Amino acid sequence: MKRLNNTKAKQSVLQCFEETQFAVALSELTEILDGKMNRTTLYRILDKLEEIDVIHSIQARNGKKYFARNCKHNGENHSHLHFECSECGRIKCIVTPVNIPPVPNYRIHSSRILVVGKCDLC
Amino acid sequence: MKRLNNTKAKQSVLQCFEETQFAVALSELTEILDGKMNRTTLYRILDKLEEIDVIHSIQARNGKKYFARNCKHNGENHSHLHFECSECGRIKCIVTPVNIPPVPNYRIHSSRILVVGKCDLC
DNA sequence: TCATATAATGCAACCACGTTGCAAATCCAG
DNA sequence: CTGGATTTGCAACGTGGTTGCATTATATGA
Repeated sequence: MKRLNNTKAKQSVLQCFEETQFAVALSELTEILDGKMNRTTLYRILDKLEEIDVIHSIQARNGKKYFARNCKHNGENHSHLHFECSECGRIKCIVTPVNIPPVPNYRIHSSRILVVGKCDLC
Repeated sequence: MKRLNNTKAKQSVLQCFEETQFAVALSELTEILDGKMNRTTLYRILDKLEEIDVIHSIQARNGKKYFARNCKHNGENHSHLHFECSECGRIKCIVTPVNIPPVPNYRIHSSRILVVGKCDLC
């Protein structure tokens, strides 16, 4: 049967999300974890954590990938959006209901929303 | 002063958008234009066309970049969203009003919406 | 028409991100 | 403890993207 070990490497990755309320850039992760693990391992762990819904990923406008822990109240499809501050570049999850208009002839399963603007700190 | 020449290379790139109602993947562009121009040139042309609002780019869920011509009725900020079909993978612009809820303490300038589902052809 | 400044292109080199195959290490259950 | 599954490291490769520099093309004024 399939096992899923809770290794030191996974712990190290998860720790990176503890100290911030913002999404963490891949470049930050590679920098923080440099020396602690191989980059292939990092990619594999990120994939797995996303697969089992512990984290999710966001693409900023510039195409850079960010990661954030999922909400605790994980009744899944928590309607939420991502806010990217054009001043400081930080990205944050905002839990709020979003109303996507129906599109004729198209069946909608999910949506990804990136909102750009100015955050409360800037 | 700054000039903007309308070269053969730009024409070739723009032609790639003529025959389809869908967004065109970067990989398609490089394939179609292979031999016609250097890839550096392609990237520069795409940048420029986006800069002068002739095209815009979209990131699919897998991070791949797609490009699409802008609407004719270019009164700018045409409220629209992008639809990605999870069956065929094609991406299409949908012109429709979208209502983004206000976020307390955040000033919203623009938004990018990727909707995933099943398209009319699938 | 011609010269010249500016824009466009090609090319080589480089970087970040991501994947794959394989070998070595680690871990867990019986 | 030991065998089998999981995890990790490493090397190699591929795509996407950028930069500096040399070359070519183009528009415009003389």
